Amino acid sequence: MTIKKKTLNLHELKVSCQNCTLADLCLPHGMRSEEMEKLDAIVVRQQPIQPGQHLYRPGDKSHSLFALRSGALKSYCLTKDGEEQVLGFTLPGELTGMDGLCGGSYESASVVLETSSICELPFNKLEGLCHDLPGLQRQLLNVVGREITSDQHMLMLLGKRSAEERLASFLLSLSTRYKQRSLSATEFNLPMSRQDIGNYLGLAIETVSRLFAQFQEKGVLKVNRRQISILDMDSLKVMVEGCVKQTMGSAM
Amino acid sequence: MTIKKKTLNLHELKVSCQNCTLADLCLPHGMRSEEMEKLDAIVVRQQPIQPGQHLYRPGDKSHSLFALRSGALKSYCLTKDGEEQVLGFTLPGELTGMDGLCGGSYESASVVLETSSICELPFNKLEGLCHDLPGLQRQLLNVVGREITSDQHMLMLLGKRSAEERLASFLLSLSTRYKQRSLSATEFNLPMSRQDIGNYLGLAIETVSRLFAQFQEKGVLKVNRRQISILDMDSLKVMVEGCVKQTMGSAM
DNA sequence: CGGTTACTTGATCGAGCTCAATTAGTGTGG
DNA sequence: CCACACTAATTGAGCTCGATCAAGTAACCG
Repeated sequence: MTIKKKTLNLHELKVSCQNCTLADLCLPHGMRSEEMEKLDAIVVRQQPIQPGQHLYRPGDKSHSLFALRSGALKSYCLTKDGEEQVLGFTLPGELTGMDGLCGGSYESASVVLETSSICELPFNKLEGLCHDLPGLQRQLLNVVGREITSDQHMLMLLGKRSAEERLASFLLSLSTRYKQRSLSATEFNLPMSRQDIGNYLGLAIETVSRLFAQFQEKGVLKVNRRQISILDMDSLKVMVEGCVKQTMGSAM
Repeated sequence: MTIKKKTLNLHELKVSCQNCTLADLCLPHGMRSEEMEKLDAIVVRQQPIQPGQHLYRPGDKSHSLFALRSGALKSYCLTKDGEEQVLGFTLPGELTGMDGLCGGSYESASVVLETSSICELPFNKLEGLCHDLPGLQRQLLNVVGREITSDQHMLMLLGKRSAEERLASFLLSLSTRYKQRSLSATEFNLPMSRQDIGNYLGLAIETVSRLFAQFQEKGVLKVNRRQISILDMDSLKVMVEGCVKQTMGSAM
């Protein structure tokens, strides 16, 4: 990564944007070192957060975007009859909280699935900084645009695709995103339950389970609870044939 | 094409942001008059565009957002197997083209359904102007955030809701949006075909047709081809029970 | 251990898709 | 003005995919 300049500051060394290994996935992507420093100055870093904790809930006053450094998040909203609708998952290097950009409050909730380290980016400071750094402004719009594109892919998936295609697409998306953060594209642990996957993909939990079994029978996957090995990537790609251009962005 | 301001130009007077009746739906919402003037200066206004014409297609280099002054637009993308997936509809006062904010090219297409008047907002000029007008920057993020929120409502709809709920929700959304632009909330013409509605809602065209018939039998609607009268708004609202907070935003 | 939660597997059922035929608009040209 | 073609929309009949209901199994944890 970029080498930091200025005076050494040992205990901050590992949590600055400049040397964050995820910088090229996150907002600082394409920013110059001195720009990153300024961004760095407005980022609020908290202690790691435990599973089950919420970053925000629907109706909370919205004040920040959140960048995930490690762990995994789930976005969801509630229907009036109390059902949960999963909207997406956030992996390291991705941002969440964009639905708070409109209307002053969040419409969705964000909950921690695996112990997570978060960088908080307050809207007001971000706005001010965009004023000084055209690169940041462009990058912010870029990230937000990616979110929109990603949501549109999901609309396509839910509107047109069979259960098999949905799960294949989901797995490919995870694979791609893990690869981007320099993890294995073929071996990974699902941070979410079958329940969450089904809810997200518009399928019953039983259907998800049956599909995993079916994929395994075909030799496409090796599945053990949440441990996934993709044995035949090409088969997966054939299944999503013409559906998902694998850019599925920030909060998938 | 481009309208110059500067010296008075009487016949252009009526197409400035300052006196556009849609200003409070569109980007200028909440902007001061002198701010609007600056925005006005970067807006490209074209001749009305005819049905079937495209504003952009997938893969086109993206350079602008588009604000709709009158008419109606459809956003869609194509699957590799050539199928069309409708992503949303744009009504007057709403913006389209936000998926072009990421990656330098559009991922979707925008096609004119009814003869339309368009205001084009070039990204580069918009960016520059955001630098000068914090209000515009906030409003731009606001509009983009609304788009994300709106997409998330659709994800909920497609993931969880029955055919009946989907169509009811769709009609309520149209009603709300027509009302916002000071048109009748109960009597309007659908700018899109049954095909488009079905595609958008993830339903077969026959299902849409049957539902219209069913709604009519129940006395909820009066339907004549594309002419809709909502007779019993409350029934529609009961059908979507707990699903759609009626904020369905820019490109629905 | 016993209890709880997460997941799997089996059997049945129904909402909505598909296929097919019909009807109603919308031109177009003689 | 009417005949013809063409498209959009409606209506009917049967079938399928995935939901639902139900039971069983495996991991986790006090």
